Amino acid sequence: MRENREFILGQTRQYLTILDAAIEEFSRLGYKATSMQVIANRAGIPKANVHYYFKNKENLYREVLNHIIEVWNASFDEIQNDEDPAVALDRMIRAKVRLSYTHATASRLFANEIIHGAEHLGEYLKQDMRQWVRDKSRIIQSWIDTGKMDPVDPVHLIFLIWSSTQHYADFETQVLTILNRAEYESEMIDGIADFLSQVILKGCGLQAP
Amino acid sequence: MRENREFILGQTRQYLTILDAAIEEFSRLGYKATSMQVIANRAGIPKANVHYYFKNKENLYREVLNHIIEVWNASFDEIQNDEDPAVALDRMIRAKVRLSYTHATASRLFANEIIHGAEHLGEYLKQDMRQWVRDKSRIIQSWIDTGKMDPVDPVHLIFLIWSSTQHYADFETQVLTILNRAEYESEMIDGIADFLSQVILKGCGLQAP
DNA sequence: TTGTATATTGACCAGATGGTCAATATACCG
DNA sequence: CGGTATATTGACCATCTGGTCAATATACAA
Repeated sequence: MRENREFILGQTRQYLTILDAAIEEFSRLGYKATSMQVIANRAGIPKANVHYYFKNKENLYREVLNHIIEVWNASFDEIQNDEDPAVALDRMIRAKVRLSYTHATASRLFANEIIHGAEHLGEYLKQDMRQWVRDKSRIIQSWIDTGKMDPVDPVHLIFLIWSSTQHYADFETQVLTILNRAEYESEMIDGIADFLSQVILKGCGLQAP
Repeated sequence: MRENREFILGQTRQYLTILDAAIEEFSRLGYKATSMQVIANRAGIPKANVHYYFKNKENLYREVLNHIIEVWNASFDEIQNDEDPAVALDRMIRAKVRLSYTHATASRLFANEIIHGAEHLGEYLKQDMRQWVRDKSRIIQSWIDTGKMDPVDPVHLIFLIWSSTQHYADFETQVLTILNRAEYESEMIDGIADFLSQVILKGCGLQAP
């Protein structure tokens, strides 16, 4: 294409169609078990056309990961040093529960990548994550130092929030089977957020906001 | 074979060699992405010999799942109705943290299976799980009814314990990256158990035993 | 309309995949 | 020893895999 008419946020329409199809398919079975053919089928185009936009499978997968991280970061809430810890953590928990609900496939794709050793995740991304945890930990530690909450390991607290919220996206099948439901409903999601916020905050010596 | 000398707990030595190799390999990349050839290589035998013991890949995978569940169930702690909830939940959390440490590959294999929709998990197994959760929930509910702990949803409490403990096995790569460690050490595992027990118990209005 | 850059497509390739089979080797029993 | 049930093995097959390529179609600028 030689004009901008076809561009949406800097990328072709077709490019994004393929990316969407790839996210969906990679999240089902992970990188290796997903074939370029099924991605092409889902996108409704011949396989050779996928290779026209993405030079190979590895490249497509990395672009998928990057694309997801952008969405992820955009919806990530920041917590501030001078905030009330109960308010900040409550908001953080609720944001992650909703993210697991609205972006469940992305969550599963990521979970898959990490379970299998995060071989395709760039080193710089891992460093980003490390830095993110370090920043939040420092804020939590400051709350502890000023006696606003119990002395709990901040890093493990972050892990606890991550794991308990993501569980509902990654293990959706198991959760729905046990709850005997066909799918999540919005009110259930609120109930989950209420439960996690209540237990985790009280567990840190905080009162629900 | 026509004698029992080769039998170990009703199964051939070779049979178990293959099963071990299969557990290891399936846990790396999941069902579809794992080839019979790499399983054979790990077992140190030709691929055709694997097919002599297991009629096909699907069959081998199911046997692997069953084998894991047996080990799993064997090391599963029961909680009793008349127990002190703090003692019982503390023991449950510690048992699961240790299990995630000693049987990390099994945990990952299972996580993988569930993330991908639990297509290979038999219906009866899902029912078993449902019943297990129902039983434990009833005990937790009785603790709540007798005022021994806060009124929290028992099922979500079980999910919280599952997710937070399993996280350290399934997302090992991520956890170790963030903690800047090469591998888990036994004392770290105890620290994790202490943290989770402390926060979750307090979060339910219980005092650490 | 025509020329040219961009897109689309089916045919094709080498290698890997799950699975089969007949030939051979091994172990045990009489 | 010889006979027979059990194991082991390499060769083989149809199908699928990621990836390439030349032929064609489309869009647009002049």
